[in-house]
Amino acid sequence: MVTTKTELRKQKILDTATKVFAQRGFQEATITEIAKEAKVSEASIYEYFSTKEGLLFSIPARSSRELFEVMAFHLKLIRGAGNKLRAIVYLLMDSYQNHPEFAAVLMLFLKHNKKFLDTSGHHVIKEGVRQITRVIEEGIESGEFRGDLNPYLTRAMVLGTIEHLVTNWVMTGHPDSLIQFVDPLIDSLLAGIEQADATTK
Amino acid sequence: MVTTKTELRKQKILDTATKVFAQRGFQEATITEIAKEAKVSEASIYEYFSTKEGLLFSIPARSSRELFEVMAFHLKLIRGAGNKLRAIVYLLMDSYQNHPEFAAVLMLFLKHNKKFLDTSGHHVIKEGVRQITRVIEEGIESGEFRGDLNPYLTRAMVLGTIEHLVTNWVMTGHPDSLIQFVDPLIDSLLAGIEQADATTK
Amino acid sequence: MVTTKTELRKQKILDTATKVFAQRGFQEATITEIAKEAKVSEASIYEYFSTKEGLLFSIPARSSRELFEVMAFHLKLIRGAGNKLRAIVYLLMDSYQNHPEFAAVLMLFLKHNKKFLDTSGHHVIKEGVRQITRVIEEGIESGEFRGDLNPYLTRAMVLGTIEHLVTNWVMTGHPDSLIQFVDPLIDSLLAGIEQADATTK
Amino acid sequence: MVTTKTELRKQKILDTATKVFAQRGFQEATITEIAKEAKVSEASIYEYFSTKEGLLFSIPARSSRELFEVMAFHLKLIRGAGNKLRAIVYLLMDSYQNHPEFAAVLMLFLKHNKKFLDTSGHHVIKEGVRQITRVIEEGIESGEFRGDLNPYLTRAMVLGTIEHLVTNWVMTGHPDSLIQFVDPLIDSLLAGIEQADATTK
DNA sequence: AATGAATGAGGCTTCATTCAT
DNA sequence: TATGAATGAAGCCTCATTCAT
Repeated sequence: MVTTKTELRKQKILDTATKVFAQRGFQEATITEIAKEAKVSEASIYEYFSTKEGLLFSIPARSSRELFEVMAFHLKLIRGAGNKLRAIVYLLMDSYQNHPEFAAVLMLFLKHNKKFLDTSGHHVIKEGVRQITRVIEEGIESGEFRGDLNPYLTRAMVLGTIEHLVTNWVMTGHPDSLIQFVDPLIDSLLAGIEQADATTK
Repeated sequence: MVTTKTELRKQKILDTATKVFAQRGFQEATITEIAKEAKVSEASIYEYFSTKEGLLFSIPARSSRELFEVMAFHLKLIRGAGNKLRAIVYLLMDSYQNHPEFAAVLMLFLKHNKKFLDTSGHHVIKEGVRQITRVIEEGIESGEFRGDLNPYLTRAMVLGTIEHLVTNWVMTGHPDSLIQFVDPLIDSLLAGIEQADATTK
Repeated sequence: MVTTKTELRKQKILDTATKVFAQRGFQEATITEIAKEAKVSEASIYEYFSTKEGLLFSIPARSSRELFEVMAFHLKLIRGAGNKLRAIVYLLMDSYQNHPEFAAVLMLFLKHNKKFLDTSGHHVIKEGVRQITRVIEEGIESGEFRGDLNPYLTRAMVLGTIEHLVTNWVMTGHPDSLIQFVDPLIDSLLAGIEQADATTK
Repeated sequence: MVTTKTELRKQKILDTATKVFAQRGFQEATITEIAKEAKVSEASIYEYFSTKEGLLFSIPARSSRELFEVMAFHLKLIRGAGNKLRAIVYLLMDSYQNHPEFAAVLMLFLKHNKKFLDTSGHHVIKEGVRQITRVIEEGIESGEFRGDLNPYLTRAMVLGTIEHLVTNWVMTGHPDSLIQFVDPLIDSLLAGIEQADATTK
């Protein structure tokens, strides 16, 4: 992990942008504002990022990659699709909880943005999401999950619920903990998708 | 249902705005464009709506009220929390499927907008969502649903999954049917939240 | 003095306009505002006045004519240019004091407006001002005033001082009486400000 | 007197604005027009001035400060309140005569503008006017002026007359000299307009 | 004679972005 | 590489004014 001076400047800009976007909204935030807060000239921002939107789209790449690397690592250690799913939910919720500004940018300005779909930042996320799909498919194949499950739909349940909870959480100024939802959420999810006669985790 | 000339004009503007916002995005769309498409002067738009954002926020009021009225009507006719939940999911998905542009505006530009929260349009939606909560609480009280369910979390599962599916659907240009997901979705949901020994719906 | 219904409407509009212009400023005031306050439709205002500026320019005609008629009447009764000048100053100040909103419109929006110069309303004022010039010229001819006086300049002193005082008065929300200045003002005008026995300037 | 490039640009804009406002009127003038004439982009104007009205209000600061500095300097050199008053009148009239466009902006668009009162530009003027008051008070104290003079009223006579003359001058396209009025004006102010031996009213 | 509803016309203002240094 | 200064481009919005009723 080489961190040249340049690399540090870039990351400083990204972090500041995350913060400013989260606080003020993407449209409402201005480059001037970000530059001032990051103690960098406006022109410097354009040294690193092609446009304001490009800056926004660059925000998730790094944290997402790191998150999904950790996720991949954990999934290797865990046995059982149910347990893996619990780990996934936990890791995601924990990550959002610890990076509320990043969560806000992701939930409020990136998901729902069609242009983001064609972005390398989105590619990283898609890759990560594939891990979830794979766990679900494994669960179905192994018989741990119901055989008639639609993997896409099941993943939608997992991600949709998380997104809904996190979005509410960031929009209301995150008054209470996200983590508290992990266990009951997993319970409901698994009860719904596991084989009725499964001996369970 | 009195529909004065004025009322018709207003609705025409709302419908056009929905369409233009859905196609071009809120920021990208211009008042000029909407005015031209609605065959109305720009100034006329401002006769009815105070600002471009005000116009956006006025879009859901009517359709949402109608949808939730229909929902309330149906829920009265149906017995059983599980069956009611199926009706809810069906009505929502069916409505989005039949009004893809409205669905797009709602999913991409309204939910996730903090300012929308203070809006009368959002109030209508909040009222409607309360119906869902009530059904879940009824199910828990009647013993049809598991007693340890968290109603907020359960509602988050229902709405989150729907939102996720609909958002994907509008962002990808809605290639296939939404309705197809209703039954498997309800199956998974109910299997997860119903009492294990419930004799079923 | 025929006052048809129409004439009453017109006067109502003029009075309301005077009030609104005085309170909010000419540019800041809107026709809508005046119409609402006068309990008249916007279109009705345009029945009587060609434009917003035309409305403004129509304000002084009547009151000015009345004021200068009174002035002419009084001047006939009074002997001596000095006494006449006192009457003039008194009448003007008294009139402004009793019609502060009219005074505001006159001082803030009419004088200093080049377009107003070509107006019949301004014509009335010009006629009235001529009376003042005539009194000054009479005073010079009769030997009551200094023979080397420049009548234009002298009139400028009288009017300029009054305008300055009234302008200050309307701009500060007219806290105190205008009339108090009449006597000292006349004294200074007639006698000058230096000590009679001063050996020099 | 440091004059950076930026400072020059700013002054260029102010000078152009003065000219354009004087020729076309404040409302009638457009930012586009000023920008074009000053060979500067519209956006550049907003780099230096927050709003069109802010631009207007910024016009008098510098020239007024300079004028009042010169005035203060002269007043120190001159003995006698009467002579000082003559100097004041001369300096003001001379300054307006030499800067007719500035005079127009000041007389037609700034004095009489309530919002201008809260401005730093107006503050400078208020400070300057205080010098005049002081001279009058000195004259009274020293016995050179009548002991019963009201200083505020006397100042109003001086300023009011000047303002009236200058306003007329700018509104009529300044056909003739302003300076010609200085001596007779001062004479009348100091000596009054009645014959010294008049038997009086 | 009176009006409510509709609009034409255009100005101010804002930023993302660039460029000369 | 870094920046302060400059601007191009365009959109929102406001009203005075008109017109059909």
